[in-house]
Amino acid sequence: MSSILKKCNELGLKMTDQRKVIVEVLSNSKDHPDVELVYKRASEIDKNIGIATVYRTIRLFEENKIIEKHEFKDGRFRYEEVPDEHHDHLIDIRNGKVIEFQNDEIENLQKRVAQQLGYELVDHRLELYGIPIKDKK
Amino acid sequence: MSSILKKCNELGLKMTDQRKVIVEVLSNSKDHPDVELVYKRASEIDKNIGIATVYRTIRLFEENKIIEKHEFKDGRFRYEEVPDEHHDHLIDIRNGKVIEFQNDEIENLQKRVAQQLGYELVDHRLELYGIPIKDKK
DNA sequence: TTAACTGCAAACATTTTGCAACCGT
DNA sequence: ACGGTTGCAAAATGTTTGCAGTTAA
Repeated sequence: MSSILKKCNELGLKMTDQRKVIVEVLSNSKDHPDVELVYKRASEIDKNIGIATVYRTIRLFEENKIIEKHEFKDGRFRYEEVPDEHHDHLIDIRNGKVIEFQNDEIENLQKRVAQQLGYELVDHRLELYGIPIKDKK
Repeated sequence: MSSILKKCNELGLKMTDQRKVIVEVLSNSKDHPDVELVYKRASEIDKNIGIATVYRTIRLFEENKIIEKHEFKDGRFRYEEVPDEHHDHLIDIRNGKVIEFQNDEIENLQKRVAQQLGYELVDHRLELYGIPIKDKK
């Protein structure tokens, strides 16, 4: 059973056919799809899903911390399952491919910087944008 | 003369009255305003500026790297003059206030992380979200 | 002079909402 | 049974565009 579905059950969400389909799509999408793409993939499974339902469901999942919203510099809002382990993103600017990474040193530095400014760090966003070294001119 | 205006001249942009007003607003805004707010402030100076002109001018400035677009987690796109020295942002989640900071250690770490993943870092985005320590319950 | 710019309104794109029908619990 | 959910279409947002008139260089 998918991790998303598990969280839905824990929250006692009513699991309609449409929601099950959207859960399936999100669980199987490793590419941080946007709403339009989730809608497209869901429609392939169930012709009758409405875009409003996709918007409502994604919002619901986001509010319940089941999925995370990202806005990389391509303008669209994209989503991914909330991971067990926190990670940040490196985006390949040639093709939009997203690579996930973790770095404790950076995490700790961020916490320290916030403290120095008089703040307690409650959230952060770190995105790196790069081009593959081998392609470098 | 404002730094924005200087860049406009260097680029040979035609400086209409409307653009001058928008330049003035952007130069005097230290709070990362969104389009709507720039429009509001510009309207206070010149009643007749259209919102379309504000959109067009902001896009023009952004394309010419005169201003930078940010999307903090409040959903709106906000703008600031391109700074001489690079900095990142800490956002006070109680009130949306933005604090700018610099940290070379983090910058270098980012470069190194990208390299380890096989990428040359060409851009990045780092935002910290926090609450003031003294307000902490 | 004239190519670029402007205001306006219409067009567009994206997201939300009202509502009657429907369905999971 | 019934309160939450759905699809649809309409509305609301946010942004862009076509056009005729205007303006900086």
